[in-house]
Amino acid sequence: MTIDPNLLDDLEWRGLLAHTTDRDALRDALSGGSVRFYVGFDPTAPSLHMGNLVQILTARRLQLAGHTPYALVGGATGMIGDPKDSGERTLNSLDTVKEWVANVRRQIEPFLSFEGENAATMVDNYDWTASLSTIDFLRDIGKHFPVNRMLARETVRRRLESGISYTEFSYVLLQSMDFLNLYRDHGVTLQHGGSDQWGNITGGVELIRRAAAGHAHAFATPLITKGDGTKYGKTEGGALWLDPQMMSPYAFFQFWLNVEDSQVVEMLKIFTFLDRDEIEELARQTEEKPFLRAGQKALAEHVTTLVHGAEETAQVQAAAAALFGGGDLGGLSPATLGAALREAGSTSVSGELPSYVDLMVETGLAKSRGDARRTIADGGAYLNNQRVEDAELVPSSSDLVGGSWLVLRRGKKTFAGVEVTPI
RNA sequence: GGCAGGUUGCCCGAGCGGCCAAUGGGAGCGGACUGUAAAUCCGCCGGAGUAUUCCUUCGAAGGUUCGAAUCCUUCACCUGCCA
Repeated sequence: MTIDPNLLDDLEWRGLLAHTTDRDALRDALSGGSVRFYVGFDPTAPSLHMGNLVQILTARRLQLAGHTPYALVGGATGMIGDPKDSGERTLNSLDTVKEWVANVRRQIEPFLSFEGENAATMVDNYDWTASLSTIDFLRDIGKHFPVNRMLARETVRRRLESGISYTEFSYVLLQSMDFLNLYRDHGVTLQHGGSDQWGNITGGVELIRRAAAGHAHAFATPLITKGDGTKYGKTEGGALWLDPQMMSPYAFFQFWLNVEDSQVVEMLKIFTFLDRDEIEELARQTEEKPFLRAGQKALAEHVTTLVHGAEETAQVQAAAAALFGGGDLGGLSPATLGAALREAGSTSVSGELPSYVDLMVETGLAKSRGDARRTIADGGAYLNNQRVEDAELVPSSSDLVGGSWLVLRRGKKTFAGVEVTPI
């Protein structure tokens, strides 16, 4: 396996290095041979999301450059929960965590190679944490953590006002112990993660120094924020999930396609494997002809392909092209229309057609009948690309497009299909 | 254990016996303008209803009152101070 000597420069150019330990030492290590590195994922939800994707892709970049990944799932740390600003977490049951651990593993696996000289390894910190006795933990690990230093950590400090349990306060010890264990048992000398994890990451570097007199490296990627600095990932309905059950590939694709101009280059660097020349060309096009949205299109295509595969991406693109193609839905073939609407989200009804208001609720376009009625009053409801003026509208069979479809739309870009089947 | 303060809609945060479905901000949704972009402006933003209206909400359960998010009691949780 050859080692890519430009890895660190590439990461830097992509804006992936928000923090690093000694940069020169890190550079030396990365050019000296295949470095064993690790990145951890806590099962705090049924699926991984955009923030995790940054780490997965970063790990992949490192592996492609010749280094050896250890992907850690937090079967143990997921039982505890790291402190977050919004307050104390609710503990999840062991069964829930186990289920989520399995999901996490499944979602990470496609992104790394588990074969060859620098094959990836999957580890679970439950394996070395569950059986650890309290006394050993306090003597061997706790002794290396001065509480005054722990209190000074940013995440903890922000929580001192609102309160923080001993459980979450102790989280950093567990994550640090992970690094120490991987260092001892597997020769892992590098950890990366999101910048919100920096405190936990450096905790591990320090522990390795104190407890094993070893030298380890680390870097953190920046938090992805919107143009106005607010947190990303919280789109309508919650985070940007990788699980197609939780977020359809269509919605996933649309998210990337709708990235604002000021963010698109940054996103291309972080979320695609396009090289520098290609991204700079897209940046130029975005600058000169923003209305063509070349950057967004490339971004959506590449990221959706990475996560959901080329075949799904092609279908989703075709769906978007059909729905956004123009006003005349009647010109589409029934097969194309049906496929597009199934991607965008659809329900089916048989027999007598419900009112438009009920259909909006049923397809999820509106939260309640009142919401649906309001949307119509606001002028944001469409049937087959025709604005709906009458809140009492009941579609008839003459409204069917492509033989059996009603195309509902809320606002400019939220579509839903209703497939009407005969009784 | 004692004392003080707190728990309000998705989030933050007013309200402190009737004028409260509850000020304001943020988020979200829709419209106008555009490029399925940003910014800006306008409207909406508990549920049902065309609607005068009705129903369910202000930590939980009781109570006082013609009437409570607002007063009282008990409980739970949180914060601070003192032990």
